[in-house]
Amino acid sequence: MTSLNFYNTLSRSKEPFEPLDASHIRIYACGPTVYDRIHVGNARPVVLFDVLVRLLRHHYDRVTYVRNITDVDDKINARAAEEGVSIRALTEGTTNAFHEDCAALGSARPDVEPRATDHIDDMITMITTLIDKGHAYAAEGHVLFSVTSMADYGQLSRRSLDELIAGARVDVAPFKRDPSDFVLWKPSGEDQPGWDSPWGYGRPGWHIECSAMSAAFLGETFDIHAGGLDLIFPHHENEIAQSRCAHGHDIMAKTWMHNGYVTVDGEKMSKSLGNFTTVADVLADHKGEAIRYALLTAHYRAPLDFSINGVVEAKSALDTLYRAAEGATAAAEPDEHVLAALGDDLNTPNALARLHELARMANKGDDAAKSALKASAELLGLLCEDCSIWFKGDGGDDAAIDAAIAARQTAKANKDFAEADRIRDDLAAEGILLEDSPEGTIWRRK
RNA sequence: GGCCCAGUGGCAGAGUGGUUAUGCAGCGGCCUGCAAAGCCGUGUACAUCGGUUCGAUUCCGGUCUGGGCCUCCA
Repeated sequence: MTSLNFYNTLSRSKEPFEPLDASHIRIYACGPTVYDRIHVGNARPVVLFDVLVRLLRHHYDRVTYVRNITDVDDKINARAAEEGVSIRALTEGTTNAFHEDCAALGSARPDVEPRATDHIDDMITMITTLIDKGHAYAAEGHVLFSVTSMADYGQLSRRSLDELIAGARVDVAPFKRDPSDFVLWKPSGEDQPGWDSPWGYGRPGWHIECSAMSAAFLGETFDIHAGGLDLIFPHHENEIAQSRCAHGHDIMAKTWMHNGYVTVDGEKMSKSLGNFTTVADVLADHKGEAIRYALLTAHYRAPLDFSINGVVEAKSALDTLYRAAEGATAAAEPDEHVLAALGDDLNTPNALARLHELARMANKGDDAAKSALKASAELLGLLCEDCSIWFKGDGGDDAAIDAAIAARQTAKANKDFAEADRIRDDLAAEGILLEDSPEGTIWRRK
């Protein structure tokens, strides 16, 4: 079996993947806060970790993939108030939109997709445990995690408390014992979402939901925790603190994987900078699979500069692969080079390069390569559409096109090439491209 | 201020101590009525300055440039 090696942010090095329990692989990824449609930067981890899960499923019989939905957050409250809609309506509508975007990107739903508001009890239980163990304290309606109670706090982001204080750019709440202590629970006003708790009516802090839900579905320790680079600090650092201190283990997740940013002209795509493009915006003019391909062209830890031109190029590359794989039956096993590339810290650019090598072989008549191409592409979540649908689209009345092609055939038979070319040019003007072959003329949409 | 990452051919983007990445675009050829698709061929690319080495784009150090985290963020 091809070995798997992944870069672990905890050790800052590539490590062989050794499951805690090979009979059940457990992976958690941080999901969206549902107050707005996702942008291309948000789509990157959705696609990447979908490939990771596909790879893990290839290697192991049982894989459980959990990705949460954060539906309690102050940004949600603000957006709901701004739009004059209920919080419930906002979060449910945004969640549905998220699912649509994921489907368009060819990313399968995770096995479990818990919503934070369904696990408030778990969070309260965990917070109580942290207080009982001396890792947290209540103050003025808040509950705070005490970072100084944890000897090795900061191991993921490799920051010492001194460094954090030196770089602090925020005002420190007066009730904090240490400036780096972070909120587990905070009080809610009458007009804010809240739940009754031992510390009064309130709502959870940001980090506790992932600690509570990962434990609920994957156990106190699990194999892989994934997310974007920007979650390393403070989110993941604090998840680790909460989970390890509550459960008393040396680790929370064994391997921490973080994807690099999607950039725009070199700068991080982000909501706050305003330089983002939503997935829905791109989907208006481009295929979701082309976005997916574009997101896989760079190594997941490297920055990926997004441009529409990149999506257009991805479409061209996919056209080539679809043509080469047309009519193929997927081989039982993906190509070994593709498996090796993905097993080497999810090297999707190398995997795609191999796909193109297989396509070239297939075009030269190598049916084994053709079958391998199909099977390997599916491991990446590519070439999943029917070739005819990819090129022609589904639905619509194609009779006029067929009639035009027939008329052109007649013209060609009569050696009336001027008329034949006129028909072809007219179709091209409508985005219909013709290809003559010994088996007849086929068409596709540009 | 502290910590961290990156700089590859027209563009995108892997990788390697000495030999073809791959894709998109371009050019030449085959094929074609002409195209398209496909196939074949084609590009003296590795920011810069030193060092180590028989040999460095690949290792080490300096410089320049760009970016990130330290606050919400995938």
